[in-house]
Amino acid sequence: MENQEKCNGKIDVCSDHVIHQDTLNYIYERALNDSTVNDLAEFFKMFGDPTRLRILHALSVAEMCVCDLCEYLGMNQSAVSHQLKILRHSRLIKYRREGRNVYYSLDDEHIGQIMKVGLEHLMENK
Amino acid sequence: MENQEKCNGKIDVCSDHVIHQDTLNYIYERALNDSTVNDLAEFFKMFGDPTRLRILHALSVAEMCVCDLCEYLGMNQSAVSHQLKILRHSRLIKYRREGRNVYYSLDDEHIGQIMKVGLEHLMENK
DNA sequence: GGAACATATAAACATATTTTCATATATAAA
DNA sequence: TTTATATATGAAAATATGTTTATATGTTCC
Repeated sequence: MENQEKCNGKIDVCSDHVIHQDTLNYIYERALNDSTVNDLAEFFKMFGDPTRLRILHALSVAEMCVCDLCEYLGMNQSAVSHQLKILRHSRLIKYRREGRNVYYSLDDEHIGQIMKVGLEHLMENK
Repeated sequence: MENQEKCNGKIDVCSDHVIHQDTLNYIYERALNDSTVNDLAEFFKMFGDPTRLRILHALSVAEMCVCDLCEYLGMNQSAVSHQLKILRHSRLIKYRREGRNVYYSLDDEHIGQIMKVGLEHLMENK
């Protein structure tokens, strides 16, 4: 094999880029598969929008009906319902109807934990 | 005050929506402030894209140079550098130059923890 | 049944994000 | 100093996301 021993003394077999084949092999062995990566990204995406994050945080404090949430968020009902729908589809929240009102609450024990670790990160980085 | 005692027997003071004022007060007292919410959302947003998530996961396994990452991700160098820039600005990764290569690694101890909790969530929900 | 209220949703709109393309910068080697 | 290599970046293109507007659905009260 030609093209060996470049890139700071490590092995290289790539066509036009210098790479560390040993490191790559190591990473490939430990890589998450595509569907896991996509699902995980979708999960974290839920926490990546201020509106949804405020909803999740509020629901971690108490069960709330939609109009409570609209008032709390200062947003119109449609926008809130849209975000609730997204969170519902991600199975992060659940709901129950009581008369005309629909009450939302968390449906996942990891939500509090995730937000906690995130907040710890913020604290430690000023 | 008029408009009291509606909405399932709970107190209500809102102009045109029925709300639970007691719940709202409780939530308001515990609410995160705006800048915290925004910072936290920005932090989680980093984990909410498959490309960035794969980068973060790979770097949690080993330090890597940019061309390693391009090969691993199967993406062109520019796209990878753009994501690295975003992760750098969020202070999640750091880099060191060694000759022509730039080596990236994680710059935050919470990253592994966050991904771990996320993966636990996936496992427990099939 | 009809009116009023709470919530949901489709479609349009506005904005943000990611990737690509072209090019710039930095370092090393010749 | 010229050339090659590795990485970075601005701008455009492609795509995704969030909010608004208008309307539909489900429930209660009369």
